[in-house]
Amino acid sequence: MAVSYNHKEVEEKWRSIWEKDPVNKDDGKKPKYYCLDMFPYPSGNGLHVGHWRGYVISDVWSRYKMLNGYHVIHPMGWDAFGLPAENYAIKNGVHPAISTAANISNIKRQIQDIGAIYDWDMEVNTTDPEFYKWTQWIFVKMFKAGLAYEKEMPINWCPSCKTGLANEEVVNGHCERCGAEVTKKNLKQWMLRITKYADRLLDDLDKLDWPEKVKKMQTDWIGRSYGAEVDFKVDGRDESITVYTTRPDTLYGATFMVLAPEHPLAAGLSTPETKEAVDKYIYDASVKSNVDRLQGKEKTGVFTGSYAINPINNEKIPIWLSDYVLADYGTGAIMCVPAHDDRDFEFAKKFNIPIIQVIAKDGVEIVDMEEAYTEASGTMINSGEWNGMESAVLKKEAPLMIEKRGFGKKTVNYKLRDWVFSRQRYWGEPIPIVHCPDCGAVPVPEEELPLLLPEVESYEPTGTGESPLAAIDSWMNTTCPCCGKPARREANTMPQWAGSSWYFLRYVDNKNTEELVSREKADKLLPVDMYIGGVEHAVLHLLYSRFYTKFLYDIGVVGFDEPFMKLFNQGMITGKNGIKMSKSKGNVISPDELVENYGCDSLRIYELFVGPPELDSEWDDRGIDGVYRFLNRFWKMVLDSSEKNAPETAESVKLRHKMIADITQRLESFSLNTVVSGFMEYNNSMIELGKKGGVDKATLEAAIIMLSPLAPHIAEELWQKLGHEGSVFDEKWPEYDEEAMKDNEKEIALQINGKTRAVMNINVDAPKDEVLTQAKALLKERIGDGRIVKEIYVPGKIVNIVVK
RNA sequence: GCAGUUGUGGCGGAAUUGGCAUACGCGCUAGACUAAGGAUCUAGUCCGGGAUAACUGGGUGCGGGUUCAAGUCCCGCCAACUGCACCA
Repeated sequence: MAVSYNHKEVEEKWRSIWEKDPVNKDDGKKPKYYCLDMFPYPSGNGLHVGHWRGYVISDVWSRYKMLNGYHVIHPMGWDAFGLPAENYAIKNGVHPAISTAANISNIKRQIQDIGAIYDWDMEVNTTDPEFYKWTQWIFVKMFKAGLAYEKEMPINWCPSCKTGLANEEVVNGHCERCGAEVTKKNLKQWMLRITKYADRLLDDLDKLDWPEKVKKMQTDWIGRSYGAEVDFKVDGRDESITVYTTRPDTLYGATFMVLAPEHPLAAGLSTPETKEAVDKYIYDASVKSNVDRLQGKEKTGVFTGSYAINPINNEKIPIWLSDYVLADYGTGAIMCVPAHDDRDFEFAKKFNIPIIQVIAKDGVEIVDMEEAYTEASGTMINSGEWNGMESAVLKKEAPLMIEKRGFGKKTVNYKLRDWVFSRQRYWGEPIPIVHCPDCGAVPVPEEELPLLLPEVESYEPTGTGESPLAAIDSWMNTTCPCCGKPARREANTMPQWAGSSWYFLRYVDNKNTEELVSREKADKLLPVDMYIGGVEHAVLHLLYSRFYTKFLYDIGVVGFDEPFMKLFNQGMITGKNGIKMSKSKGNVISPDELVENYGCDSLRIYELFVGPPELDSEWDDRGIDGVYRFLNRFWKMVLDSSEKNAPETAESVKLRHKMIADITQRLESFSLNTVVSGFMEYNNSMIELGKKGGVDKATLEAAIIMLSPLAPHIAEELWQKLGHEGSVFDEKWPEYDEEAMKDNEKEIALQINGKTRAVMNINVDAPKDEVLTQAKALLKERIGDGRIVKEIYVPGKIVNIVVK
């Protein structure tokens, strides 16, 4: 009888063997496969079982690819700039570099517990000056390319984090990180011109094998729309207002115009009679927070007293102000067609503004409109020379018609805004810019990078919009790289996204002091073939990385313009009742104890077994007993059969081929939870076979090789126990033969009127008549004197007799 | 409000193209081994009726439909989760 399985002994043994002799070797001949994890922020809380899941999935996939003959690139690193370390520093006076280093060493130990094939020679750390030198270098290159620019404007400001935020970091008016309500603050900011890449970022999504959900989120975020800008003259003045519309076909139906309260012309449009009301409305809007403004269900507004001239028909239409028009989208002003837009309709109803229908469905004009007709299908009416046209056709043609007539032009609009790139915090990459009174903003010369983050006495953000760096005169005062005169450094730092936007490029050449990455290595080892991580970065990190990659492609650093060919979002592991694991909820489950009690292999398999990898799963510790038992039974089965030296039998060969086919298919389709259940089923079958005499060696070997990506330690140990010298990971993924797995006998169901009444063994090649005759004989009593209306036989599957 | 995802036993979840619903595992019940069992092994476990059986009725969120046959396809709802949310 085999000795039982001691997970500790086995895992420690192989861990130390792999350390000396890693299993993932590059012989220079194999094709590469780059399987990347979203690198972690080294938090002081350590990892929980949810973090493990993604890393297990990526390791299983990496090892599977390895067994299929690939040289797998599977690196790990640290996204280590960011607020928690800085907040910890503020509270405890410990330099973020010190607490970060401590956290990294703890998390690294936890990650090593996973037993993954990470190549630690490739490790990167975004806070390492040798790394952020290149983060700064990219910024300088962007500056030189005109993609980084300074602008003073009201930006999103988190009063709790005391820093400005990018649009992507504001979720429903709240800070993505801390949840505080975001306010506006007027600040001079560094911006990245991501909007210049809007079309490419949108169009290139087609190239990517990504979840549709993420593609859609990016598509919506970029928010491209086609339409026209139309100029309306202000009646009696020498001014005109340009509006943006996607529905220039409805121009004849424009009965009023609305400007955002922040529109530069807004205040000036008031008349002596309306001035007071207009000023008050503008003031009220300015003090409303984003959240309040979005929550206003009923539309508000004020008439300015001025009129505009609709250029298509010279009608005078009133100009209103309302906060339902956004200042920073389009031109901040709209023409309003209440008959064909819900919001305009609501507004017109409330303020008794005329409604003119210009599109008629089936040519019928509605007498008393009760709601706007928003579809672009129907015939034009009340539209002068456009009458009778199809609105769908006109919608496409109108922009050019307007352009030809000289009162507007065809345009494209985006929701995407430029990226607010300055942070008023300490623990980030200093923006490598010097402000010279004469030369303006001058980049730090590339050969002087990295520009080191200096020591400070206080990490506390000032809250005034300056970073703590601004207080360090010795660092701030410098000379202009251009003219040599005294100058001041830029005090702001970069957002945490800066380093994570390109880190995956650095792994493959992390010791290069001359280049971000050598073009040779980039061409050979990049881009990423499979990227695995949570869905929370759908429009943040994943959008920024694509932007950076496209820029680096444009300046010739890399030869590809999309970083991640395939993306997989693993579901979240939650605590009981689907509650997100968090320290404050006290429902965090650490992997450490489970590894101790059940072993790494058991936890790895359980992480897969909890549910479909793409869906969220509730964690229940108890289930891990099941996989632990499975591994023990597998262990015993292999050793028992191996002792018996069982010969191949028809049954065991068939089982082998079926098992290989089944497991391979499930792995290929990324159905990792059913890979595990499949192993359990085949293991049960093998145990049954074992009772009859044993499982042949080739079948055992196939099972061990296939189990090795999931449970690498136990697989290596069993592989060795079967008498092999080398590592199981030097083997090839087993192949199957369709012929060898064919059953010639099969049990099929016999149904009467679709209900199963009996089962019967048939020869799969038996002719239909024979099967039906047999089936009817078996069902004779049940059919009785019923009349048989129809007889169905689906070969090898089912017999159904329809009886009346 | 719009879009997407999900809904199957006490629980986590299986179910290529429509073809025996509930595989696999947890939990539970009974038994074996044992000084002991939170170890291991064996048997059972969708719900109801039937004495344990044979047998029988129902059953995949709800209501319809297509089909010899529906968890799966079609139409209409409901609920939960996620994303977007006055983007003109």
